[in-house]
Amino acid sequence: MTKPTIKDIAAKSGVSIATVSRVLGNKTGSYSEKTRTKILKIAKELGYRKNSVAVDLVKKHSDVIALIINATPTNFSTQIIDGIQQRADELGQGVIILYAGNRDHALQHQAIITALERSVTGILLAAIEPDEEDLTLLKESRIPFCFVSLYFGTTAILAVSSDNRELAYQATQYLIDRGHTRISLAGIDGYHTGSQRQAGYQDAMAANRLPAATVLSGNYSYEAGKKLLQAVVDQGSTAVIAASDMVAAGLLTAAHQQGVRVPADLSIMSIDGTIICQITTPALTSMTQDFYQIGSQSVNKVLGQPAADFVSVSVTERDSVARLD
Amino acid sequence: MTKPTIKDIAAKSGVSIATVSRVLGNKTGSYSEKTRTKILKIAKELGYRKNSVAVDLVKKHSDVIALIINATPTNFSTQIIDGIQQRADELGQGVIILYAGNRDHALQHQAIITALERSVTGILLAAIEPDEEDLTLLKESRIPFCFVSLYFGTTAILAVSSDNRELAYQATQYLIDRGHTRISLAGIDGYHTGSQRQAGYQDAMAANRLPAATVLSGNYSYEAGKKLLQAVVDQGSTAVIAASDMVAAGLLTAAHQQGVRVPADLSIMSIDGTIICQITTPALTSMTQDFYQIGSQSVNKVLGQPAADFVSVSVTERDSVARLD
DNA sequence: ATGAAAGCGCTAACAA
DNA sequence: TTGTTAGCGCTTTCAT
Repeated sequence: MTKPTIKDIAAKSGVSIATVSRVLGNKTGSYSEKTRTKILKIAKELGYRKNSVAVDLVKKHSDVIALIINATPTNFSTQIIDGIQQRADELGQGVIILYAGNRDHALQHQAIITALERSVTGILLAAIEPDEEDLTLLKESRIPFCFVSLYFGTTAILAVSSDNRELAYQATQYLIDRGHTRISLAGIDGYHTGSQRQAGYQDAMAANRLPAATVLSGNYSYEAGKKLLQAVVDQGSTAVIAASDMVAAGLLTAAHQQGVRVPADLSIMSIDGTIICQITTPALTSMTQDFYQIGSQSVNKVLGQPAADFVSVSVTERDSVARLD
Repeated sequence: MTKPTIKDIAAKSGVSIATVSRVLGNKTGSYSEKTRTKILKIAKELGYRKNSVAVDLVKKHSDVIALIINATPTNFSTQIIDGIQQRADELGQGVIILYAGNRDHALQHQAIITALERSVTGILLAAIEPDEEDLTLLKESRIPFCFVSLYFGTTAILAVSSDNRELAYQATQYLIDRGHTRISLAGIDGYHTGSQRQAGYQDAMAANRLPAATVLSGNYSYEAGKKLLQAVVDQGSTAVIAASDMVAAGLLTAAHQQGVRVPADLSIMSIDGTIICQITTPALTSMTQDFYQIGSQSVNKVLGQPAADFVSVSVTERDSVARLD
């Protein structure tokens, strides 16, 4: 037997499909209690299930927001997703997640197109650095989109994130306040987030009349961290700001292997503050981002509700930063 | 201006919508090169984008598979998703991910319904323990579904996973081969995966004429691990098998805090083998699962292609297990 | 190679 | 309160 439709229900209950549609769609007041009961009963008997595709077509819109993510942010994506899902639910929207691989541009592009073709209410892009083509595609669609955990330096493009410049500034100042003067920054790339953090770091150093070290670039990964420890040591720093928890973890692993004691020989300040910080030995002191808030605010924003541009960060003291006196 | 449709293209190019549809759908041989060029040009000018919702409605099916995940498997989900995405792509299927929260039954149920209503090609459920209602729902739909990283002990329900009994057996035997006789098992629950692992552990102990300890149950999380260390110590064990990398990490943190040396005082054998194992100090020896394979095989299976039921595991030696001599 | 027309499953006027 | 009807944007016979 084929999947039952409202037509089948209508036939079996002797009413028109319009009436069935009304009952199933809860158009209160437009049907009698008697027909309602009858229709619901028959629908259940038949194992009826609404065809959302047909509904979306006629309504010309979905009550679904699309979230595009990539592999990189493994650690924090759960919190972002939680925030998004929760808030979307409150606002009566479903969420479908589209996976863009490991910063794979083809997949990323494909994901955007998929979202566009499905007439979603809005598109959220988590930790995605779009290329020009993607951005044009997005702008030309009539669908609102919002970047999550990424800020373009302009309010022309909707986005919700931590204030990366401020975040890095605070991290640097925190280290300086504890007596560090030679501080490295490791693991960031040259895109928006990376260059904002670089600016914050450099500004803080300058404000304290300290020389900024050459930024050690990387892709926010564990491997990048491992690879960069030597460079940090070579810079003669007593402290390093890691671009992410994963970079911090990599730095730490390499430090263990090379006999560099943390924090006695080298202090590490991580950025993100996910559970990774608790797992390592020593636990990692971090600039902690509020990913849940970032997620839920971005839903507000993409749906046109009042929302914050920046979500506040805070330092979480653990055991990877030493006081130099 | 409203979103352009094939009707607009047809009007502007002086052909019928049928022809436009043929060109856009690549129905080779059913149109002349000349019209093709013209239509493509106009489509581009208009910024035309196909309405997949309409296509799905008329074709009555989606070329999309739905993947339902929950928050728990944060660490390994990326690999599973990679495997799924990759294989689905090869088979011409898109993937949409539906998030079921943290083992949130309402959300889980909702996710299944969403998938069902969108006439997807197949449904994949990653590390989801369904309740009776969910299972009935799934069975009554005509949509193929497959559990990922979960095995029911029967081939009646499609599933791809590691052989959990065998995995736990090997973990136990590995420890026994290194001289351990008092071994704990910590962090599993009583559902399918948990009880299969428990059986493997108990069988291995019995086969070696060793007494199995009472299983220390938990929910596979970092917190569970932290909480269970004391119990492991109380059991007087020299080794513990952790239900997951996160449990192992929790055990390790608590061990550090309580002055229990790993592996000198206590050996830890983890299950999963994700990057978490490399991050901790000492690095965690693990039973490593091939999550990528689990993902890609599950796509094969749900699409009716030949596929494995079980994907092989292997032990990855790191630094958390001591040899007792 | 192209067009006319039917219809996918549903909602939303408009009538009655 | 209910039925009739006209689509939503597209694909697919069936003609031509």
